Amino acid sequence: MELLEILECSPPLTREPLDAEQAAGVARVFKALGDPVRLRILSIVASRAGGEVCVCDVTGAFELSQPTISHHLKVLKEVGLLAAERRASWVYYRLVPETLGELSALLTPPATAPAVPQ
Amino acid sequence: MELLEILECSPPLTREPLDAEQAAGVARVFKALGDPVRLRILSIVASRAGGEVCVCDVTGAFELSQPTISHHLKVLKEVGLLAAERRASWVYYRLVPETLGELSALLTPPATAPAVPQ
DNA sequence: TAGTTATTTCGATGAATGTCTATACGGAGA
DNA sequence: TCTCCGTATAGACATTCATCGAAATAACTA
Repeated sequence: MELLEILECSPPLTREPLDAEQAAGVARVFKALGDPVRLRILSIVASRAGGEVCVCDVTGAFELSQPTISHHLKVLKEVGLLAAERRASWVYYRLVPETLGELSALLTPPATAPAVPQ
Repeated sequence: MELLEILECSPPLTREPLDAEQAAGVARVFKALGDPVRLRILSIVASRAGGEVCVCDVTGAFELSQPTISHHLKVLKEVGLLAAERRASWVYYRLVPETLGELSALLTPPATAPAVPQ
């Protein structure tokens, strides 16, 4: 079963308890977000105006080896948060907004939650 | 710096890249969500009508040792997703909706575009 | 005060993870 | 074809993590 499907049929946490299968799938995605480097990579890709970044752009933003960055990009791709496309020698990564949206919906707080002040 | 403060001053991933400190704080919370058992625990607490669950209620829902459940509850409490209160012999956990809301906002997809521009 | 129940902390262990170096792959051009 | 450049994979290593059983703490009851 695809991860995005699992996200789509998982109710918000505040609605009803997740079953074991749903929890396992959702946890894989959150685990991918549970690393500072991956979060920064994701935010770099997600906030890029054109929607795409080259691997070399990401590598330049960290003092980590190129294979390490490649590893993190792979993790983000495997859970459906990023998609990759090769053009000539360069590989471009872009955000998959649907996955991000499903995650956001999953964490929607209960309706009784107070609004953000100001 | 409190974790909730870090969440509050971290822009949505699609707005601008996170700095190292923000990423470190946010990653701690997502890492806590990156375990299937903790996700299920959180959904049990969050979806409970009364808003509170006793530890024994949670323990009964899993085939894990009671100390293991206690450990997961502690992790969720440390990142500000749950709060605990002791009354008599029992400890009751409840959701902290503000933290959940900040996370949800952080993952808000770009413009929640209803239609894809051709 | 002792005894019972609920929960947390402690110490250990096997598995998973982030990072590195070295190497392989894939495409472009000479 | 060969070589260069950008990227991915493989293997190794140290660290972190989930889980357990045992022991400690907290609070009620007799």
